Amino acid sequence: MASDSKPTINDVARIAEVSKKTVSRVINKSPLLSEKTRKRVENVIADIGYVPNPQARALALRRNFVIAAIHDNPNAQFLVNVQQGVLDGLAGSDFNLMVKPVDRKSPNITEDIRDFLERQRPYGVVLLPPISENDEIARLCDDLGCRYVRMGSVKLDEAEHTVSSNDREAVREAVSYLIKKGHRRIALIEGPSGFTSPQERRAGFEEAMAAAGLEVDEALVRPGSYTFESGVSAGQALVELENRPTAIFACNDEMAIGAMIAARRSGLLIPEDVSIVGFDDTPLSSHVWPSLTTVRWPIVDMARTAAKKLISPEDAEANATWLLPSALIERSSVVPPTV
Amino acid sequence: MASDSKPTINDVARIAEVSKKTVSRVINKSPLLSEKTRKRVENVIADIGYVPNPQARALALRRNFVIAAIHDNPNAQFLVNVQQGVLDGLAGSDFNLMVKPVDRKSPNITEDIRDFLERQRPYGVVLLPPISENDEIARLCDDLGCRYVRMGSVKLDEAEHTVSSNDREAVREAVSYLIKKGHRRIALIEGPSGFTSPQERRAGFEEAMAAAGLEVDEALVRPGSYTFESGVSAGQALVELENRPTAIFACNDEMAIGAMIAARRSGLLIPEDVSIVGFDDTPLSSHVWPSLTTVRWPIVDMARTAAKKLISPEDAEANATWLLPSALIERSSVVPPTV
DNA sequence: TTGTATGCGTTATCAA
DNA sequence: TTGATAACGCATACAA
Repeated sequence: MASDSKPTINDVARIAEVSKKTVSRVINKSPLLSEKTRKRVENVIADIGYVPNPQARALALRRNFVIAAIHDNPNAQFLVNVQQGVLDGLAGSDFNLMVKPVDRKSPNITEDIRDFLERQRPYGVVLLPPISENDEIARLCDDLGCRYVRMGSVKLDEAEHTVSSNDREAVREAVSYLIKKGHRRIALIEGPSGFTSPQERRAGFEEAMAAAGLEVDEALVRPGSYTFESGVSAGQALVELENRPTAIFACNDEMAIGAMIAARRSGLLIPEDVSIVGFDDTPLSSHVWPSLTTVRWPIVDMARTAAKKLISPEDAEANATWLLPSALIERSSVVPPTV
Repeated sequence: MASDSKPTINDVARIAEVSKKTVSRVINKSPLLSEKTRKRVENVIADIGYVPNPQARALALRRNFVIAAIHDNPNAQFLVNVQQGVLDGLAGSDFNLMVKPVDRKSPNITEDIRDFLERQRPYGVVLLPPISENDEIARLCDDLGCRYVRMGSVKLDEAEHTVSSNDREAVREAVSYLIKKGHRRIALIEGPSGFTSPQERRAGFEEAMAAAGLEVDEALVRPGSYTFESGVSAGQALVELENRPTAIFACNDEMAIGAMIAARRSGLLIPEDVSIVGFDDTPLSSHVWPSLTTVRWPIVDMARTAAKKLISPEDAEANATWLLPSALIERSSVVPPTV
């Protein structure tokens, strides 16, 4: 019996009177083993409570059982959804999840990530938006021999390295829904510039308007930064307009709720005076009053798929599917215009 | 130059014409080394881009550079705050953060955690509430030789293994504040039973009432489960009372905001008709309208302290401090009663 | 100040 | 079907 430290493969081998390699074969379920020895070894393993040392395994196999999520995204619900999705995808495997936040504003983001990758050597990483849009970082992963999958709102890479939603189409659908309800003066609160998802969402907005033969009134397009506060400002500016919009599409839920608050502060009723649609389907959207009609972003599914791509590269199906569908969730923040 | 795999300590030793051990000394900043050899080795390291293999290090040192956060808490903002705090505490070290959610309702939670601990062998774990209150799991960590720190609302363990807030005192202060504003009929929306934090918060409520010579009216005490929905139900029940309260203290922000919504649905104005106080100081609390007066729970600080305890057991100061202060954040949801 | 030999716990090679 | 022996890449004890 070992003194006080954990039993090792040697202990098992000695007690079972076989070689280390045979024990190793049992652990790794090698097919070429007599049933008798297997049983004997398995009994010893159970007896002394042997568990293979993961660090030694990692060294010998030259691979870790760690998947890392790298992000520069401050949104809590988004992060937790991604984590849940990745863990779902990892369930049943030996892999675990590591989280690595990086500072978007830092000039040496790339060096920071390189450091992390070299120091930790995860088996694979999933890159969360918006940092997933950074090609340099994807190349870095490649150079370091680290598998990666990029999450985004468009196809950012080869199918093997991509999971994405189709934000443009989803927004087109949402805005068409507003138009079908009778809205003509529809405002847009944009996301931060420089990233893909806001661009795609704006494009979807424009496509829906164009398809209905409606002009996009630039006075009704306001900048935003995906934050609640920016939604308040944009919303306030919009409702103070002489010819104010009858509906607002905000590029995410936080801003939509900000706009809701701003409208109410100005004495407007929602949805009677202004209809509002968001994007994300965060829990918050069903918690506000009135509950928010929004686009469900399939973030958990995306993350699950990403994880599966990383750990089972032989799974052709997982590697082929890179697009996950969005859906419009109808709640109570939209009614036909009353004016 | 190595073929295509990463350079190892052997490559460095060969090129620098020293022994492996000397390279090892350079890496680990051993003081007994001639400046000349150190420089030479450092140059080679920089030249060929050598980075020590973390798995080999882990094996030789018999310790991983991984800290795990184990939780059964579904609240996104809470989780992200803890993660941020832990990462803060880990900053500058070689440690990284792994996340391990477990299913509270699962009967074999202990086995699940044991599996994780044995398979991953993290250097240490921080146990998040409410699972941190489970003594069996703390003992399990001990048995497996894994350092641990438990986060909670009271001192759950020896100082070395604890970081905690003082919920009771914080709530006492918050409710005293309501009393000082002139409120007498103060309602309480409780948290889920069976956990410590709701118990402590309720105790704080009762202490404040008692200190002011006020009776606790059981009709004004409503159960809740820390969810938005439970806040709505409780709030609704309270405002429909014939003799409704002039103020509500909810054991967390989500329920406070639920109660706010419920009150408004019943046509009441906030804070004019009902003052509301929450607990947590989530971002949400400053985003609702009116903004929510609440108790700031020092969760980031707690997590940072927990991480420091884990990775620097020699740091006497970190190990001694186990209590982090809360603070009342005054916003707009409280005014003196108008009735 | 530096080097040699050995250990850490596993898997891989190749022969038996 | 099994086993002896050598990796894997780094650290430590003990010499020199």
